Amino acid sequence: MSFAPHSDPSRGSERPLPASAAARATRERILDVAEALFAERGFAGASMREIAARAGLTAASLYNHFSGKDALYAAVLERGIRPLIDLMEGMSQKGHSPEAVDALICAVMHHLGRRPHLPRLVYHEAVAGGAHLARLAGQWVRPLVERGLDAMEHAPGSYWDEELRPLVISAWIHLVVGHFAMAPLLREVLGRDPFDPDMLELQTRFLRRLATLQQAGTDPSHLTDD
Amino acid sequence: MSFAPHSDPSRGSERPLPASAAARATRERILDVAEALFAERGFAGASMREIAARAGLTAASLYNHFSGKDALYAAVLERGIRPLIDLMEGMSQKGHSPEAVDALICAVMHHLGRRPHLPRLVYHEAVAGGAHLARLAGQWVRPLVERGLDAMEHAPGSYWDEELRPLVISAWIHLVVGHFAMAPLLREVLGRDPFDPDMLELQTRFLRRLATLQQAGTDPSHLTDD
Amino acid sequence: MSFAPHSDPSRGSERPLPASAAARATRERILDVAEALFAERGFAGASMREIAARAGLTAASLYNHFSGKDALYAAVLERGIRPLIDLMEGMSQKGHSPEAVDALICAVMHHLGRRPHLPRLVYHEAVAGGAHLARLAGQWVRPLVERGLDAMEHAPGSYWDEELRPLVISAWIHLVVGHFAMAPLLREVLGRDPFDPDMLELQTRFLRRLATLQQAGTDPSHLTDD
Amino acid sequence: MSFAPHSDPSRGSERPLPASAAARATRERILDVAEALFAERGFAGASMREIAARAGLTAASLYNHFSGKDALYAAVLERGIRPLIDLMEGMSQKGHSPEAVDALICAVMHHLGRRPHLPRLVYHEAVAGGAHLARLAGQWVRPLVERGLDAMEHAPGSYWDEELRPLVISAWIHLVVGHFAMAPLLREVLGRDPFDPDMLELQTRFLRRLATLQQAGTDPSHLTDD
DNA sequence: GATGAATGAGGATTCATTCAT
DNA sequence: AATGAATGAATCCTCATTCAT
Repeated sequence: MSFAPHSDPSRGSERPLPASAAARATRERILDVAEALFAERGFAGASMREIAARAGLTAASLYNHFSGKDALYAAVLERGIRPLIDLMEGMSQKGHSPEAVDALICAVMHHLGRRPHLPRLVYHEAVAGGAHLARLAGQWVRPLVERGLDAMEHAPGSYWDEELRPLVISAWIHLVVGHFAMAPLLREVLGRDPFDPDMLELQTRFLRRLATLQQAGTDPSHLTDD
Repeated sequence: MSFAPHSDPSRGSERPLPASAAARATRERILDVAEALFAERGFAGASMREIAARAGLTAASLYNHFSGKDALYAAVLERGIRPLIDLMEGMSQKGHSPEAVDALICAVMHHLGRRPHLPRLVYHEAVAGGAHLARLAGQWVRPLVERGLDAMEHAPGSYWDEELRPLVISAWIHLVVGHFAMAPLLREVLGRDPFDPDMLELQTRFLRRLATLQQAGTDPSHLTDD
Repeated sequence: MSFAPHSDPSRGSERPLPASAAARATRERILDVAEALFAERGFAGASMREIAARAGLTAASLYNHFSGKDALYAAVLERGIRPLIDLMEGMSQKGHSPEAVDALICAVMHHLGRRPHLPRLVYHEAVAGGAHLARLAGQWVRPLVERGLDAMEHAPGSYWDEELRPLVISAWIHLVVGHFAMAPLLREVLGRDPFDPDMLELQTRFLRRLATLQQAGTDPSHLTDD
Repeated sequence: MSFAPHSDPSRGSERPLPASAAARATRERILDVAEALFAERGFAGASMREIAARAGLTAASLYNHFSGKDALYAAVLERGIRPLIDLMEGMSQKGHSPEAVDALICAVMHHLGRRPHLPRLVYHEAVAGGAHLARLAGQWVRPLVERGLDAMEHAPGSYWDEELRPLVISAWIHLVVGHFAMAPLLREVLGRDPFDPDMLELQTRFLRRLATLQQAGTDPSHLTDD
């Protein structure tokens, strides 16, 4: 039930001090179970008591690490999304060549596949329009959109009209994140788990081919796969 | 295009006889506000009290119309999705010609645009993997997927490998439903409301062109819009 | 443990509608026990649970009658102090003759003797400087002070300098209300209960004599200051 | 005639050895803020955490100085009241002449004016009838009452019947301590702070004149009762 | 069909307190 | 002497639900 911490202690925005190693471990454990439960039930549906229980604590103890439910939720979001932001920032320096786009798709898919709860978390927030949506949008999604628009603008001869481009970006988000966020539904309908390495590889292939197809729209002379 | 009680008396799952007209009206009012609130806050976040209040009632009165929160939620889901099922069933008799697909896209977009809360409702359920997901998947999504696979199979020369096809269908769902479900996020990021007639028309245009593009993948000789 | 309701239904500021007789009775019962407990422990020390238990209810049921702890406290204060305000307003029309003052003392003492918790309630609030103090001061104490100053001003030849007069009023409040509010201390020290009819009569006698003494000061033939 | 324990080192109730100077300073700091907070909110309303915070400590650290909340409260009470006890004992050796009474009033007023929280503390305890009331009454108030009764008895021709005398003493307490204890209310009603030097001087003048007036009653030439 | 009153369960959070560090 | 982490009990309050009216 607990996924790899992936913590980046050099960036601890909440508790700057190193604290004890045990305390940091507890904190990560809380964040792990909270991420899972928030993803499963949404903010309102997840209870501090159950988060605590799953982390092997009492509800009261949570308050030694986070000042409240909201702060815990924010920390979960922060920890989950930060790597994506970093990913994108690193990417923006590598230009928008087809290879770079291809690499970005692979990297994002890989990251999301490793943190299975994050997409659902984001979707819960996105669908509900909760209090943290603004920050989520501003810090993560908007930069991504702008980068994407930039890339399309600088592409030699884009297939898409300028007014359609935002929707293209939006579509890419739906496709990339949605695949994981809707995992419960897809499991039910397709009978296969989107997190299965097979499915993961398949979806990656699908997305890359889609990217190819899109670029082919400009010059559709060479449609090849892998 | 008519949403009212679906005129199928043999299916009344909740209350056998609709009783008085006033009662039916109250019931619809409850369903309306419940749909909105469930979409906004998810199942756990929506309270019977607030639903009742928005419907001009007391919480106790809700129980004269629905046996409990779960039943109310089920009824909301049922009422919202039924027309989509009907839509698809009607469609299946018209073949899978590009024109038919085009018409389906238009029809679905139109329906979802009219019932703004439904997609978020579905997404909440899909992301959370709640108790009603199985029925939702079985009655609505699976038929849709099968129909889609069927169509792709019978297409002259499909661009997509057989193993990718389920993902293509899944992608279409992400694109079509996601546009509305993620409305809060899109509003935040794009600064425009997905339900605006302009945006609605734009997204429809985008999807149709995508369909064209996909088919063009087979024979990409004629990429035209509208 | 429960004292006479003394409720004045013609003035119900909280629940204008008559409600059921049983409901009104419950409400009064809650107010009775809340008055006692707030007096005993102060606002912070009294718990909703215990108030409910003493009233034969569950804590949740309290919220059917009062919107929260604050509202309950306010209602207790209102119900207890309203008669005093009325008393004073009635008094103000009878002039400030020694007989009137004498009657006022008797009436106030009688009322406070009947509602033994009220003075402690007021003292808790006055000493703590709580949120309701402003209203308490404005509605009850300030009018009383102004009436008193008025009376002293119109007295033929007052013994007290103008600047001392507010302190005289303040002193009267200390004496009248304090006798009851400090009941626990007095019981401990004097070994007698301030609410004993004997003590009550004694204190009344003391106060009346004090009033006489004060008015006798009007003829300051042999009084010196400093 | 001596009640107080008083300078009996064998009774060191809290901490046998004051330990380091720094520790003693911390202890005093804690007592200071605790006195203020207990006065402001009463025993139940004051939290260890906030006391600690105001003292620049963590709640856990309080337990290095006091064994618990009760002990802390007791220590605050003890520290505040001890000087009053001493004051009174010193007084008892100077007889009951009008000058002595006058000096006592001045001394007590001066002390209370210097320790603004003490009266409210005492009133909270007196009104609530808490666990420490007995000691407070026995050590401080009862001696005072007995001294007062003694004085009145030995006065040449007292104006007050024997049965009224306890109430006279009680009244004096109300007047002297109440002026400070009810500071929040008086501020609200009179618009002036009882601790202002002006007000302090005024109240002292008022009390001394009252004492004069009372002694003047000794010659009851024109005073009638009932 | 609507409602006010009642309730048990549970919500988040704070409490005083302990203990290893 | 100070503290961070942990906790059981208690805080106020909301929840969905029932039932007599």
